[in-house]
Order: sequence, then C-alpha cells, then structure tokens
Amino acid sequence: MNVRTLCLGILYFGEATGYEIRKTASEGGFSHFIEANYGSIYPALTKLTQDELVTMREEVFSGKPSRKVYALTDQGREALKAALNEPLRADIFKSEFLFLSLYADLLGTERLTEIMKQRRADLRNELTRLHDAMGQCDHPGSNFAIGYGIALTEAALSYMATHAASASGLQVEPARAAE
Amino acid sequence: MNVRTLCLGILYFGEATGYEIRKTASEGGFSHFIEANYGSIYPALTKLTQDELVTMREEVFSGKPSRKVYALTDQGREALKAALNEPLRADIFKSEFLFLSLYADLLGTERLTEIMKQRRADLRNELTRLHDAMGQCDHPGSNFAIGYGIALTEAALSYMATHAASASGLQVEPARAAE
DNA sequence: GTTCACATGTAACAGGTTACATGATTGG
DNA sequence: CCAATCATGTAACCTGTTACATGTGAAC
Repeated sequence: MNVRTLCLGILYFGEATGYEIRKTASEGGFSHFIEANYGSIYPALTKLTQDELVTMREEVFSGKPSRKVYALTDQGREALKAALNEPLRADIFKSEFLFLSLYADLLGTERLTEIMKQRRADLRNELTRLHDAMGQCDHPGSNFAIGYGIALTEAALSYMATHAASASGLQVEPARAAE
Repeated sequence: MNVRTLCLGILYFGEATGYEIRKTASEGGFSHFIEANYGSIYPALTKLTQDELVTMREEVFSGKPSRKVYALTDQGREALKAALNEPLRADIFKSEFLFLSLYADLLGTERLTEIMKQRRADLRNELTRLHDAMGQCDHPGSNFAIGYGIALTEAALSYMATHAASASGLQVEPARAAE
C-alpha cells in the first residue's frame, strides 16, 4: 500500500492538511500499522491534486502560516475503492528487537537487560496510546483495527513478562552448555 | 537493519550460500520478522567479500550448478557485534489487512468475508510454520524469537475468532445506523 | 525567552523490489 | 515429461527516507 492510497484513505474520513495526514498516520489510531512522513506525503498530495483525485483549498490568514486543506473528489473515492479491491498484500513485520535477541550471547548482560526493559516500556506506552485511540472513536472499522493492535500488544507484553527471566537466561545458556 | 547485517547474522550460525540465506530469511525461523530477496542478498555478499567480512569458497561439481559458500571472518564477527550495539530501531509493522478493515463499508460483504477467511487461514499456516521451526532448533535466542512470534500469532488468531462476527458486523453497522 | 505545536516543502540519496536471464537435477 | 528445487546473478525501477530550509503563534 503506497502513500497515495494512504492519503486517499485518510481523506475518506474527512478533509485534512498534509500535516494532519502525517499526524494521523504516525501518531493516531492508524499508526501501529501504517507509516508515512512529510517527504512522501507532500509530493503525493501534489500529484493527487494534479490527477484530480483530491481538491485543494488554501486557507490564508494574515500573519498565520497558510494551510492547504485537501478533500477527496468522487474520482478519488473511486480510486480508493479500486485500490481496496486489489489483491491484498501480506503484512510486513520487521523487528530489530527479535533479530537482536538471536545474538543474546554476543550482547552482554547489561545491554540485554537494558533492551528488554526498554521494550517493555515501549509496549506499555503503545498500549496506552491504543486505548486512548479506542476511546476517541466509535467507528466500527477503526475499533476492529485498534482492537487488533491492543490484542497483539497485550500478548507481546505478557510474553515479555513470562520470559523476563530468559533475558538473562538467554545470555547464560551457552556458558552452561560448556560446563 | 540492512541486508548486510542480516547476512552477517545468518552466517554467524554457520556457513551458507546466498540461496540458503534467502531461504532462512524468507521461509525459516527468522522469516516472521525479516525479509530479504536475491536481488539484495547477492550484491550484499559480493560487497561483504570485498570488504573481507566474509570469505567465499566456490564448490564446483561437474554437471551440477556450482555453489558459492560464504563464511564469516573475524572481522565479520566484529562488524556484526558493532551493528548489534548500535541504537535499536523500532519495529516496523505494516498491515494492508488492517488498513482494509477501516473501509469495510466500501468493500461489500463478499470480499470482506473472503478476506477474513483468508487471513485466518494465513495465520493458521504461519502458526504451523512457527511450531515446526521451534521443533527444529534448540538455540535459546531463536526459541525466544520464535516463541514471541507464536504468542502474537495465537493472539491474532484468537482475536479473529472472537471478532469473526464483526466481519459482517463491520459491514452492516452503517446500514443499521440509518434505520 | 525558549520550547513546542503548527505548517509546507525540496533534493539528494539509500535501499530494496521486480523482472529478467539461465540452467541442472530430482521426484512424481 | 513436467514441476519443483537448487543455484546465481543483473539492471531498471520505484519508493521512500533523511536532512535541509523556513516561519508563526502559543504556552510556560
């Protein structure tokens, strides 16, 4: 799923500026399964406007920075539909954390425990963020997606809790084997 | 984490060909948190050989396709360590499936149920694959990573099960609201 | 007065993906 | 005989990331 479709998708819920689109994608309820930054969003919006899939209205206030508000056109809605009907791609999951965990014996206890601690903190933050997002919206599709995120984050957290001991265990094992 | 580090990491567990590295990354126990294909692996291995982080030995059998077996050098092991000690990047998770679920009302019941069914099948397959991988290795780091994958996949599956009804629910909701 | 949130955009660059190109061996 | 698996590699392309560049208003 490319940035174009992402923009169309977010604009489906209502008009927005590039700034707001990025915020929704990187901090809002969508952020756990989507990524996008300015460098890709702004050019995409320009292109989308040229293609007449969105309209742009510039709001200028004297003194204030002007904002460009984008809105979906009928063509844009059709383009979104078309994109949604294309063959579904598999999820992408890349985790440096899990990659690192494979090399626990190269890492040293200190860094390893630091990493495990950090990860649990990150997961707790993510969970809070998701609960907030859930509270702020009653759209059924969003609730399904956010609920999914909550379920997985809770599972991760609980796995970390039951395997906290393994953090050191991972590291000690090779030495034990040598005894 | 780039393909270079990935190659070093896989070679840490023993020598391998480019073909085998790709297989480990895309089908083996690592595949749920890593991705890599030939187009990036082969050039990376060539570069790594030039930089003397790995050695290459060509095995030629008359009639058979020759294979190039790569192995980590001491320098390579150090480079891996260095890479592992760099600041840890956040996980990347992108899901077209969850994105689609936001637009259930645009999708039509047929496609929606099809997608939900497919996803549950995919998750079951993934779970089987992970259990197999777990059975085939007793390295503690790998077990931690695979166990993590199993925990999350099970959570996803169980979420799908309890929200299977929502598949149609998602779709029906807007219509209900209009009644 | 300084930091944070709002707000837009460009350009160079890195990185990886897809498709192409080729060929042997093994098992059904 | 045909499909799958083993096996290597290139080149064009796309896509997105990072860093840069700039400026206002509000809150603390």
